Amino acid sequence: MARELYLYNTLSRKKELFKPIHPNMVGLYVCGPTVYGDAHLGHARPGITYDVLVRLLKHLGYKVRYVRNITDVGHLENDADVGEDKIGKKARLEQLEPMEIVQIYTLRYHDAMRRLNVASPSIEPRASGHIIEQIALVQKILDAGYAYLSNGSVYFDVKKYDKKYKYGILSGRVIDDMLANTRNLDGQQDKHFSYDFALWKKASPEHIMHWPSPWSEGFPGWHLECSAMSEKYLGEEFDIHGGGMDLLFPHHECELAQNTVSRGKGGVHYWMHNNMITINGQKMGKSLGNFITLEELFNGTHKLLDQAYSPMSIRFFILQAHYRSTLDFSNDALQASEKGFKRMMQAAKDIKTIIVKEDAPAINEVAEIEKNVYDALCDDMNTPIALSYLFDAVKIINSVKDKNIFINAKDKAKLDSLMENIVKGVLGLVDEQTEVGSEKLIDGLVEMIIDNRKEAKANKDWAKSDKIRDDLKAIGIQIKDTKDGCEWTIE
RNA sequence: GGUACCAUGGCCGAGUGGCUAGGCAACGGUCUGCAAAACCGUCUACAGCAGUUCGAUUCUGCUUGGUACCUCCA
Repeated sequence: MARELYLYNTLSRKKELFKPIHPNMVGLYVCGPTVYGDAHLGHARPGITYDVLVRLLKHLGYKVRYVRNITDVGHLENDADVGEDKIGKKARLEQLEPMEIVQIYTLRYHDAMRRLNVASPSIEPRASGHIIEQIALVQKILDAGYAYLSNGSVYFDVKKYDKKYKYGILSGRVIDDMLANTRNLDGQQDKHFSYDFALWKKASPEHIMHWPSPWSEGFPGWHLECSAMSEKYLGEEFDIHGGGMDLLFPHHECELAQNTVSRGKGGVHYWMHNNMITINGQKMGKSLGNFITLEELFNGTHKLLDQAYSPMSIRFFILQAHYRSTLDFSNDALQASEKGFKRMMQAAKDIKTIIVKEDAPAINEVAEIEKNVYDALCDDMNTPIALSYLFDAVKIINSVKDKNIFINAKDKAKLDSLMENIVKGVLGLVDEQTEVGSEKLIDGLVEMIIDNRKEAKANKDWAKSDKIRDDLKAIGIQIKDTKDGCEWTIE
């Protein structure tokens, strides 16, 4: 690889030089959603973060296998491995088959991700489709002696594991500290130790989703699916495992423990965690009831929203913060992002048509911008820094357009490549207006109307020319009179 | 209570032991019939207190405030 990529590894708590296991190939596993409700703004963050990672890796020349799962079973409603299955509960409430719930919300999740320009993963496995693999994994852990059977359920023996391997190395926890603060939770009578976690749960009579197993009619524990599916599709050892910071403990810690016992090693080289989106400084989450769904954002229908925000504005908003920082939601911040995004897109469009001057001297800044953008992206995906340099490029493009400075073909090509390969390619920021199929028709109509206005202007009929401009504005078309004629954009 | 993390200008957000991002907003100017956009310029912040240092927003300690995880959550 020509460029060195550094990634922050949660396991070492440091930025590390990324070295793939197989040259030029990257295996990436990311924890996807539990599909029992609509995706909210919080879900957009890992979606976009790891999408940019995949795009960046590909841009750097790697072949990437990106596995992002759909959790459709085993994720319980309550604490301590008791309570209803999230999917099962929703199914009961809505009087649908669990798989209908899964289907509905999976499709809606896909649709939201598509609108955010998040590319589909290479493989999107479902937990319910890998019951056999999970049962095999439970057996393996039992055979290794790190699990026990209790009343039809199988639990991971955290104490025994801790003695040999140390439980808590990923999340930075010490088991003795945790012990001192163990709370009394209900429904733990089957466990030997409160931090033991379920690998297989015997289904209670009201539990809808269950499968036969050597131990009981039941269902797999939540942490199991990621271990089983990552191994199936990426092998015993793979490069990167990503997910939200809230999954660090217990989910990823348990996953690591399962891997260590069944594979003889943690299996993951780089653990990456995106931070949370907050609202009024507080984490946006389902349990807190302070979340805004992506659909509501796109429509502007939530009571906290002043207006609708386009998917790309949201993408830009998320990219303007580093993925490991919390990001606070507010209308002001989103509106700022919307404007910044539009400015960036306008420049990406304008670079195509700006006039070159062959004998113009090279603009030194162009090469610097290019270098700085790559450096930022390769420094643990510092998208805010990359964007700040890209705005320097925007400034140059606008200056050339205003004929304040001149540009030669070589510099223009560099800027064009930045806009094309980085802004659109890696950051995935694309113009949204082109979604309309009848683009040509609109173009033609607007041109006609503008011709009319031109005539009015020639006759100094300002009233008419202003009316045309105002009327167009009212339907969302903004006119701009420039030295070279009239331009227009759809708002 | 335990373990982490954070506190940056009107807002959002990077980053650094000295050269002090960027976006949005605001103000002044250029352009324009008027707008809009763009361009030029202005606005110089790093919670408080002590310490280390020639020098700290950046390191250390303390104080205050906040957040996350410890139970489901992206």
